[in-house]
Amino acid sequence: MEITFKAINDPTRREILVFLIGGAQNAGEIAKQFSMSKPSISHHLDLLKQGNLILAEKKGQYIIYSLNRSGFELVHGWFQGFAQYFEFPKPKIRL
Amino acid sequence: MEITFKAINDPTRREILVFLIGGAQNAGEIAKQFSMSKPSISHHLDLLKQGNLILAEKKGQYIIYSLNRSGFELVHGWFQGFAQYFEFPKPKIRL
DNA sequence: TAAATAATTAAACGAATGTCTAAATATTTA
DNA sequence: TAAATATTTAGACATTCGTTTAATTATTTA
Repeated sequence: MEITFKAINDPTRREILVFLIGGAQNAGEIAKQFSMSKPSISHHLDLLKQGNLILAEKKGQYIIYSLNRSGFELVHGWFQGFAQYFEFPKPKIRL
Repeated sequence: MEITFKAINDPTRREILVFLIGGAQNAGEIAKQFSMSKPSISHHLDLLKQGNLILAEKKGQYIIYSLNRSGFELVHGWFQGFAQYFEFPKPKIRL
């Protein structure tokens, strides 16, 4: 919980998550998107992984990162209480 | 955006938000819930207000705090992209 | 108007965070 | 096996963050 919220607190990490919506990518490709050193990105990836927001899979000398449902479910669940309080609109029919 | 995510990053502030689901409360009543000095709580309330997660209304010598829809909508909107990616389940019928 | 109550603002300080460069590890290729 | 490539780990450092106590502001009550 705590670590997951901490992970989405940083703007760079949120950008990484949005970037990964487009599909899984290796660490180098992710780092290219940012004007920041590779070790910094590596550290951000580690925190996102700790928060269960991304998965890491080693493929040869590369590490492929992809979005992890479980961290998002956790945060989503926390927000449910407020969504009910505010009665956020929902689609009439399940898509 | 940035300030709103920062606001929900702290566990005490998240607890304050959950507490306010039960209804609006003045600063003193909120502070009572926590083993922490009043100025600390006051500071947390300020950050939550900056993040548009709560509203403050002065009533005499009291200040009444309540949940503010707008901050929650912001975060909810950010999550929508991921909800679609993961296809989070939705109720079949609008309640 | 003086005292009491509610709450914030100010100042200080240790802990946590994000970034960098340099070094280390692992894997592939020549 | 040596060099190149991909990535992480380690160490250092400035900045931000959360907390406290003391002081200040605003409002109510005796």
